[in-house]
Amino acid sequence: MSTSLKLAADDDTNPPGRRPARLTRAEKAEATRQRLFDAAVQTVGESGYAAASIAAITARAKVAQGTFYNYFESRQDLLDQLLPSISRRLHALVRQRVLEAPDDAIEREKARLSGFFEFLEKEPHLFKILSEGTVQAPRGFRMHLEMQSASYRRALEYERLRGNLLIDDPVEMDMLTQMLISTREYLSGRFCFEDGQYVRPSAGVVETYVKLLQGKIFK
Amino acid sequence: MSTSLKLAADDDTNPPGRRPARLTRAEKAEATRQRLFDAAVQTVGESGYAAASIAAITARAKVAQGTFYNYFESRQDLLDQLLPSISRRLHALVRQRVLEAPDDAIEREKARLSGFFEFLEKEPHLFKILSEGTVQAPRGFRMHLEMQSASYRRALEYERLRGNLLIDDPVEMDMLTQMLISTREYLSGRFCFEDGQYVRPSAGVVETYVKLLQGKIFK
Amino acid sequence: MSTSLKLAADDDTNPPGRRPARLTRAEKAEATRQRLFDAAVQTVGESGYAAASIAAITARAKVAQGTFYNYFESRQDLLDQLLPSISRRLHALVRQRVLEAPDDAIEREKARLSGFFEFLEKEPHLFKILSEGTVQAPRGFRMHLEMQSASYRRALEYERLRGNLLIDDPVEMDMLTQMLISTREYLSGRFCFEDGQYVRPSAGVVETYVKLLQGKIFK
Amino acid sequence: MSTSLKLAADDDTNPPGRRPARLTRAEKAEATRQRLFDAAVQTVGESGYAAASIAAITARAKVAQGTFYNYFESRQDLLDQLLPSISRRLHALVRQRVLEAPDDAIEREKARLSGFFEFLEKEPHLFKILSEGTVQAPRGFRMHLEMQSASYRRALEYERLRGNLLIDDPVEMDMLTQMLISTREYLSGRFCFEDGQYVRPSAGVVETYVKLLQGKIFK
DNA sequence: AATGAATGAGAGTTCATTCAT
DNA sequence: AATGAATGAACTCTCATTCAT
Repeated sequence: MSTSLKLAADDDTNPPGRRPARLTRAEKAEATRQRLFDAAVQTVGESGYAAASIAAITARAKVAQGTFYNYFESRQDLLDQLLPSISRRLHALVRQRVLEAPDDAIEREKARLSGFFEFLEKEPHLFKILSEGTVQAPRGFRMHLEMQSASYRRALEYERLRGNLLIDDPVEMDMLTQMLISTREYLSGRFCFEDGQYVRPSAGVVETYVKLLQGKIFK
Repeated sequence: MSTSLKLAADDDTNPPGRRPARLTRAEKAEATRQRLFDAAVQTVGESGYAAASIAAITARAKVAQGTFYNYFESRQDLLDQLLPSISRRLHALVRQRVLEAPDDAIEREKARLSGFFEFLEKEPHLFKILSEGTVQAPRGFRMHLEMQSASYRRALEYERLRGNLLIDDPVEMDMLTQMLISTREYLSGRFCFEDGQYVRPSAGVVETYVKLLQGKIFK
Repeated sequence: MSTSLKLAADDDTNPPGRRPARLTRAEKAEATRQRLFDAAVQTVGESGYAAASIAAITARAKVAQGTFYNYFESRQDLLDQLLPSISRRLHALVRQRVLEAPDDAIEREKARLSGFFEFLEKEPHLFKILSEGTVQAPRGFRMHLEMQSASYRRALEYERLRGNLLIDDPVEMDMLTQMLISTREYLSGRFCFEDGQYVRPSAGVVETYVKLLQGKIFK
Repeated sequence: MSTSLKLAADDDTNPPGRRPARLTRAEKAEATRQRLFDAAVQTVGESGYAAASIAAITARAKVAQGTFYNYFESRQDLLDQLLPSISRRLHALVRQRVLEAPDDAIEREKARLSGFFEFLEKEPHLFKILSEGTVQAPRGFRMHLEMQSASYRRALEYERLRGNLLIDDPVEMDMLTQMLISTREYLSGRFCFEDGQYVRPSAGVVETYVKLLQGKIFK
């Protein structure tokens, strides 16, 4: 009986000193859950939500169809957990890259964009899961959006407090957040994929992005 | 029968002086086609592509299920016609607003964004049809993207030739096009809808958009 | 209003001295009927009965679907006319070849088999129309069988009266008729077609057939 | 799930000493599969392939329509299994009758024909399943043909090796095989059924068949 | 005589979910 | 906890036939 939309644990930190051969009942259960989860990620990432039928997921996870419902309330329940789970990993990576960046607002913004690209390279599933998510996993998509917005908004707030922005109004801050997020996503869709295969975008993409931010476009 | 992806005629201009009660066979057929098309627009707009089953569409259009296939090759054929049809109307409106705008690059860009908002007010269906389109009507979505990109790109080219842009490189022009389109779309998703209902966005949205373009945000 | 199973006229003898440009109403009608009939023969012969939908037939005949029902009571009505029509042409050819054969029972029997093969070469449609006919056009198939049996039976009767057969009993005559017809048909299916294409069977086929008839097989 | 064209098990041998009321899951499944298979045989045998819709079959087997697809890949998959399954039972019976026959080539050939008639009496479905099979279950029909031809051919080879045939050439052997099979089938169609009901053919049929084989017909 | 739009029943198939084992 | 057979509603699509024009 999983609570709906409880996020799948994606840290695999194991208590040390455990005998690897013997799994407790709870551990075995968790492993099964994770297999189902991963099977869903793979399937959606490769072939889209429509292909992620219970039959396909359970076959991939090598469990019976009925087993699925020991771990997820419904197909939708699982699908809606996909994005939030990925979202957190994405957030962690971008945060890392921002911390490593030179102490400069523009550099940090560049890190946010290229961090996103980097994540996409490691997990190209994200894009498909994301792009169909609006429709196929609306709850999960909304959660992802909220997490991402909150996180990006916090980042911009940080810049504002340090005097790196020319705007001040909360509504304007909101808008800027949306703009940057949307731009980042569209840029990735446009420049990171060719025929469904990930390709590393040219450095020029990030540079032009910066130009836009710096007002070096419209006179 | 129907050529795939042939766009539905959306002009209803009637030859004047005709008795409205008597319709020729061709006119009746066209009316039926239009009823099916409109039923699909309504249904997708209100409840998404998934809800737009043949049964739902034909019931709404008050024709038998089989009739559908006198006008469209398949369900997908119709769904893929939705976006291009709307796209053309959107383009026409925005073009009109741009022509009416004061002769100034920024004013024209403002007209493009607010024209988009205005269209959304009249046809709030667009947003849902658009946002699910990537997945549910890929051919139509691609056509829409191409039409929209070409049109926006032409507009920016116009500005460039008149010396209103600071960039020159074709690739940068392409990127700018994508950025503005994507931003416009995401902004509308964020500021034009609340609980699925259209709400007129505050004037501040357009103003902040302009600020972003003018580089009045990042120091 | 065609009477069911009325055979399509397949003689095209035209009264001489007719102005070719002006067709009487009846002639035009007959031409339309023939176009429909031919379209059906072609379609069934090429792609089987299942492919011979009213839509396919009328499209091929270049008339509207509704027109079909001015000439045939139903789809089945037409399909059931196909075999008898072909059957008569087949009978005419075989009869001709038998008349031309040397005056000898075995020679005439050889003529019946090779005449069948010859017809198949000119109208390979026959085989498909025939082989599916049992199921798809049972009435027409039965008529064809009866015509063919009667005709073959008459031929054998002719041989019997001239003292060329060793049997006498009517039931045995019936059985012999069935055996020869069935053998002829199976032989054609086995030796006249390869991958759906007609191939002229080797002379050995007819020779072995004769051997069988002459009791040169079982000791 | 089900491998295509896997033959349905038609032995019902049960491990003895099992309580009949308690069926294991696997046994229940096999029973369901058999019910579906039998329902198809009945339906096709009585009313032809066209009548054997999924709805009809599942209704007769008293299972839900979806259950069908737990056991067969498609409707066609099942239909193509019908003939091979029957074919094997037919082959077994004929083989038995041939073994019981007096040691004489003609007697064995008589056993082949009358064994066929006997089978038809027990399973009159065969004829309809067979006669429509060419069109409606081509794969199954081909398999049946191959099994039957191989078996008959082997029987004739046996006779040839024992010096009971006057022919020697492999091609002639092939032709003879085809002729005997086809004759047997057509004879059964002509003499075993009246108005769709099985009737035992008179002994004269077999006798005349023998006469034909012995060349006691054409002078 | 010809048209072709409309009909609607019925086809095969998929699939999330349930539940007895 | 795991199984997997059973369910049945819902889906898209086809097609012979009708009938107003």
